[in-house]
Amino acid sequence: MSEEKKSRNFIEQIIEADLANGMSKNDLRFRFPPEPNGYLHIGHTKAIGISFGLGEYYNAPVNLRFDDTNPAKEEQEYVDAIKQDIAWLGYKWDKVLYSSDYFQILYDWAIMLIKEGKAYVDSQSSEAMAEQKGTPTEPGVDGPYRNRSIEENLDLFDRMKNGEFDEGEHILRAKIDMQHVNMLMRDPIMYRVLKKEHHRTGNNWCIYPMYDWTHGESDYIEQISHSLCSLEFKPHRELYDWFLDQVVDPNKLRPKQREFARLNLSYTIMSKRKLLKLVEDGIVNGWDDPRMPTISGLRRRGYTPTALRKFVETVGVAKRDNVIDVSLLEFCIREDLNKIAPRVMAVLNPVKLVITNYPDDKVEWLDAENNQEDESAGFRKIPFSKALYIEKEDFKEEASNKFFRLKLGGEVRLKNAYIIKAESVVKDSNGEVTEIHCTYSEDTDRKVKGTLHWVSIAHAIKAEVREYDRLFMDEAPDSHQDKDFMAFLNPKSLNTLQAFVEPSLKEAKIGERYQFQRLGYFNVDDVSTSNALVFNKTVGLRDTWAKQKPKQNQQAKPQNNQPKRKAIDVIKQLGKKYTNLPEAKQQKVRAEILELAKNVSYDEVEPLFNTAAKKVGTRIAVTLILQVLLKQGLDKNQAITEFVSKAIEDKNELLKLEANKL
RNA sequence: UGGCCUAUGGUGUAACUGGCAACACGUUGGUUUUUGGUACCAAAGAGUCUAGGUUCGAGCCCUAGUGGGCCAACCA
Repeated sequence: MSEEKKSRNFIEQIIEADLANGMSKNDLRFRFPPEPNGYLHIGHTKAIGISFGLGEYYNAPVNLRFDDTNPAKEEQEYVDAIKQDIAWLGYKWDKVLYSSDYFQILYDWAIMLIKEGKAYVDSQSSEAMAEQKGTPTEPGVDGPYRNRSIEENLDLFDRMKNGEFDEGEHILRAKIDMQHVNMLMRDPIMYRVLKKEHHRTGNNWCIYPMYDWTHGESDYIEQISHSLCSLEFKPHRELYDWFLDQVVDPNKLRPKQREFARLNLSYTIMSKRKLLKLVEDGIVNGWDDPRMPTISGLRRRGYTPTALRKFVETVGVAKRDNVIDVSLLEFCIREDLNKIAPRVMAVLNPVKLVITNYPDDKVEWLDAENNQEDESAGFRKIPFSKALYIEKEDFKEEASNKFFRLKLGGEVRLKNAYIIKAESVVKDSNGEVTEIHCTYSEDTDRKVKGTLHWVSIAHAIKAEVREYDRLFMDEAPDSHQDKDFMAFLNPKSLNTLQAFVEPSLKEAKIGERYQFQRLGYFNVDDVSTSNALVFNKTVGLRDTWAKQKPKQNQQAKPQNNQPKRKAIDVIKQLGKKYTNLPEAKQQKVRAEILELAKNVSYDEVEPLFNTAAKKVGTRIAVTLILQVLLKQGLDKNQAITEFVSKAIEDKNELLKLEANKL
């Protein structure tokens, strides 16, 4: 495998190191372990991309494991949705597994731990146990049941399992160390009594294992080589390893947990709990509302698997907290859609345009290219007639010559059709333009500045178009400790329009994606029917005109015509690297510094006399500046003399050399 | 009065493991264009949180500090 030298992220480097240390490639195995308590969101896409991506790269199996140890929150609906989302993204899992598959062996191992004196039944209230647990800065203390006999523990645990106790009466905990610096190691709970029906095991069990006891052991059972999760699980790693120590057969593979930073997207939230609240409060219309950052929401919005995969690949993998700008996501979807989406014409905010010199009853069916990015896409026919709709925004009675669209007396091209000239307008009693009267010319070869999209009124189809804006007004809505994320909701995140689309869209099918020319990318929504078309706006086109517009009104921004950097700063920068450069370049830089030094004052250099001894480069630069300044007639004061004499005694030859010139 | 993680242009990620800080997005110009799209070209923008240290040489190693994050659910 001689790929191009792509830089590898730290997880890939760990795997490469393991392989180099003798791990067989055949032992590589990964897993994606969602809890089926909600829908997957774009943050999960990163986790999915990492584990499944590794699987694809190394041709290693990846299990889809549902971490279903809490029957109170989990449902089959979520299992199905999660499978659908991963499959839609185009990833293939090896096996679908469930933590609940391992309830029996986990139970057997728990008995073993009790017998070894490494687990015990605690019978206190959760409050009492919390109290004994201490805090991050204070150690915990042992509880009264910590030294129960093995026989008693066995008996109690058996009766817990048999349903003899109510929830909260007893729990099983590992016996580790109540004084441990890591709070997770202070006798963590392994089992609790939960008299709830489980979506898969029904009522077979009334004790359920906790996450920590389950996760590592499940990885071990499945022989997962690298168990990758997000950073907040880092403190769990110690416990993960402790539990593994209790059961691992040294002849079998021992899983490794490694953690990466989760994905955050600006202007949205990434917490299942909070997303659930948006759904439950009716802020959005379900988990797949096109404004939701869920995979199903993005799918319904018109995003493609290609774009999402490209996105998480571009975002990279590291260990520092991050907030990724939505503009990157938008770039990814535009990039994909630009290549694959057929172009069509639709008018969202119509104004009537009449071509006065076009015959009343004439209709021409003109050829229109489907996608200039894709030659195989071919052409379609679109009807042209005397009365058209164009966008209100595309006409102004008067405008500067930076306005490339239609204005009175001005000419513009109608896409796929003729060049027209605006002659007059008809207005209503409010002064609103209701009709624009134009003349057309059949000479289409001329160059005109603007091109407008349009539809023929007689042939256009009405369609509902839903435009979406960000759900939150704040860049990081859930990062404020004093304000609830709900306070940042954008009241105008949904805008519904009655639009007119060209007749070729009559047969548009649910999910199909189009570019409405000059407007953006749209797809056919799930609720759309051939009688009542509904489109979602996936994302707008890049719009450099929209960016300019506000500038015209606002007083010219204080353009960041940043002053040229001060000479001294440039010198400092050059100096820093000085000793590091090859000789030829050093000469060049030296000359540069000497030149720049002419614009430096003594007051600017003086503070640099204190530069740390180690920063030889900077001190050389200072020496060079002094050479220039002295030549310009600066008097040698005491500070200079001191600096120079120190420099002459320095062990760095270059510095000595320059200093001696003074 | 703790432990762990982390710190590189506006954002995200790199830097062949110590040798002239790169790529993508974004931004700004320009060329092309029957989409103010796309494509192409170019530019600006960080000297790597601070202070020391090791080294001929540090973004990378060491020490201390500072900032940010995580850790006290019978959640995962």
